[in-house]
Amino acid sequence: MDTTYDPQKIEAKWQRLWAEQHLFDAEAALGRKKYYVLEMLPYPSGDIHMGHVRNYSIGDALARYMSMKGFNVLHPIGWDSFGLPAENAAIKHQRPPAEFTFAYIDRMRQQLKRLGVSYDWRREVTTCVPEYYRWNQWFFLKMYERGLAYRKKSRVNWCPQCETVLANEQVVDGCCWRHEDTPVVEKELEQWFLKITDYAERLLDDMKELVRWPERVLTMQQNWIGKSKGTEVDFRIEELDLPVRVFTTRVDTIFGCTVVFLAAEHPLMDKLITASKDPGHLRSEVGRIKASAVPSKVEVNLEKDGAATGFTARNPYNGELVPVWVANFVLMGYGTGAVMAVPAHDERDFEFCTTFDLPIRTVIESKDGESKVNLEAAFTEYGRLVNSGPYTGLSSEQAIERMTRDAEQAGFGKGTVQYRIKDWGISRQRYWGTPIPMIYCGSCGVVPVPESQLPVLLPADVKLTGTGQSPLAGVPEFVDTTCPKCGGPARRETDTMDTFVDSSWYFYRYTDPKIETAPISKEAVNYWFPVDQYIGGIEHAILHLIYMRFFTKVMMDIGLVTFSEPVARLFTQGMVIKDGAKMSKSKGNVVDPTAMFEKYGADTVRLYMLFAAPPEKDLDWSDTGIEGASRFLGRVYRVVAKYADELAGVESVLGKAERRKVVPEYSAEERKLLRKAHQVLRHVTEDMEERWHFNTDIALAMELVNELAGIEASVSDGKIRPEVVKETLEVLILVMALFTPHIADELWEGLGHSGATLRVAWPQYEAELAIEEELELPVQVNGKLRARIRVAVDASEKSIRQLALADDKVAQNINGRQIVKVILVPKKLINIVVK
RNA sequence: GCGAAAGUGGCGGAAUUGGCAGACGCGCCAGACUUAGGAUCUGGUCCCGCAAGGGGUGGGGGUUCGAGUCCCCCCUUUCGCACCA
Repeated sequence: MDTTYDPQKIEAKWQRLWAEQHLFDAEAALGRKKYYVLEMLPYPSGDIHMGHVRNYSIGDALARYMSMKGFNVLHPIGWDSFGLPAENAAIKHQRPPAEFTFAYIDRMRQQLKRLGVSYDWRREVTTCVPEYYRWNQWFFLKMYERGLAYRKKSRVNWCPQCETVLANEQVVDGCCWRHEDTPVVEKELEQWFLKITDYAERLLDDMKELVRWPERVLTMQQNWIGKSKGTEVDFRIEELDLPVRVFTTRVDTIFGCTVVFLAAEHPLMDKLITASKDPGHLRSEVGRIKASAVPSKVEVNLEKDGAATGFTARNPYNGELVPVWVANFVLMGYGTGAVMAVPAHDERDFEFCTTFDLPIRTVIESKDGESKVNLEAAFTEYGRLVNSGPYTGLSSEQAIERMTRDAEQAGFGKGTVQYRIKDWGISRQRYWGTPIPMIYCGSCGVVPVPESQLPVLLPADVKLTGTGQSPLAGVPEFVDTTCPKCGGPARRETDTMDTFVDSSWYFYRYTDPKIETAPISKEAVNYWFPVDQYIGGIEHAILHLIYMRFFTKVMMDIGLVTFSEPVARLFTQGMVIKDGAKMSKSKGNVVDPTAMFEKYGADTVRLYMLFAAPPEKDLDWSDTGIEGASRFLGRVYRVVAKYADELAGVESVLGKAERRKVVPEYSAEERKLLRKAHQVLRHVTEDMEERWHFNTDIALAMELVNELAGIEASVSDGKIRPEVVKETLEVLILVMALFTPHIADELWEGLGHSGATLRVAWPQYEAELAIEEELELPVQVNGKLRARIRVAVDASEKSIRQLALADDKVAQNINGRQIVKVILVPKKLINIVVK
């Protein structure tokens, strides 16, 4: 064995051997327990970044552990390769996006191979090839058949930078998710939508299956879906005898309604303006309110504004007439675009009515009978109804139920459920995506492309402009086609699909990546699914992670899969930051992983990624920190190399039952070493099963190295048996194999083994060896630490007590006072309480 | 504004169930080896104090023999939601 650690040489050697041995190739094997480890597939931007390294180092540690535990592990990777960055680069350099994309994929694949992750590369999935995206089209057609894909003209979010439409999920704080400083504008466009709203209830309901998902993600999804139960009530515009429907979650407060608010865009508004006594004035007022209304939520805490329309509406519960106002804070996009205002019991209404001097009437008292409405605040809790005609005296809960029922019987309202989530707009006016497989025929209308004609190929050599028109519209060979129904001339849809469609089902494809007859093989999916562990960043909590759940439910409904949730367990890792900020080119704080591989080797980079912080927390990159990781691997290498020659021929006893016979009695020195080794093994085993605090696992491995370095005895002088040292080194190597596989395999070989550590069965720690024989027990007097005594692990309570009381320091602190009681926590401490 | 998570040495972090606070690493200090060291090895390193001793986990209170950990109030940071009727 070489005497110095040369990571470049070792890593190249083992990566070659692993590939030659097909070490990471996974095959479905019925009857063998499986484990599916999935990391979020990267977008091929050109180079991997530290976030990828962290993500894949975590996943690889788990995949390797599960393999060594005997599971049949599936650990795949692919490329989320459609999308805007490639198209923008293409425009800039006047080269086709495919060229960039495939070049970037090649480069990133090399970088991932350099990292040595245990992927089954035969299963690589690339979303931008027809063999993959044809199935996006197939899913789209299936959804169209079921009415889940539909076209409508609507106000959509438009990013002026991307020159395309964005889904609601892609708008963050009123700005584009890729251009955080670019406010989204609204445009009226014909768009294709997927009816995710049909699945809102199931997306909520099935969360009870997601017990191994982070609470945070579930809460975010819950808020995003935004279910609220309430009542729709028809008021009537008195002057025009027109109904205006409002939605409220608090129908119990309706006797306190003193005004009705309409959104400026409310469909009734035109009629009101026309019928108004002063149409010009009202029109300009509505215009003003519209202009001040939440344009794209860039302005937070918008000042409330409104104007009276001059009309009145009749409350169907008490027959009262209240004024109708237009108000800037009422959203047209939620509920009915009209609300009843109850200033006494709603903060917003209170604020508005106070400002505009509208009446405030209390109709709810707290349950102890006090009126809580005052000059400063509304009372918004549930309570007991007052001044509410026949409902007076009821609790809010009873009233909501009864009043809703009464409205239904009288025909002026009904109980209903509102959701915040909107249908998923998937049309993109860009080139580099999956063509939407639809055809427009002058006589037949909208006609789907027949399944047999899939894929609708994305044409090559398209002039890219990035001007907001779909580039495909300028390709006559693509656009001009014949109608599948009547055979007449027709035009193809020229928009492409949102790339989030691609990532909504890619992880199914890994289980049989080349199947040509269907998007997925049911057999393969049945064996490998669900994904046992998914690992990725929190930033996908409401985009990808909700779309993917939606897709699975649709797949279940069309009979492709038999379950409704694809991922059993989700882990969201922290970000890699530097100097307190997320690594980004614009901030100039990017650390390039490949430069680090060259300088330190992949094992060091992995080790540092796992050691610097627990995986769920943000990790602050430190240049000296990685030096430390590198130094440690050097120590590990040297401590093994030091013994390698004399131990290579020694029989290994780790994990073997006959060890007791081989070594009947260990010396104190030997016990010390084995104790530490098995304590480390116990800690790592328990940690890998649940907690995943790899930083502490590595810390323990470091302690083990310190222990090995500190042994006084040596094998050559016969004071310590070679098999004991060998066993200790083996534990060290196998633990390191999870985190730094290349050096581990090299050292494993150096110790006389052949083959990769991945094929070694994870050893069971031996509890007897891990036990301490003698403890240092802290002695407290009145809760303050005064001394430490050494006691045997099985010492009796009485003897511990005697020993503690005999201690000089303890006696001094008791100082003749009376002992009230003695608390002895076995193996922890002893506390003497005196007064 | 609402909701959640977090706050521990100079720094990253450890303390898994209420039981020795600061494991492990970085940095720093000293020493050894060395022509040399940004290699390696050894020792030290929470604060005050020469010491004995005392103090200490954002601040204040509480429960307990015992609190970083549990309870109450407050402060700060991060994240999510933010007129959703």
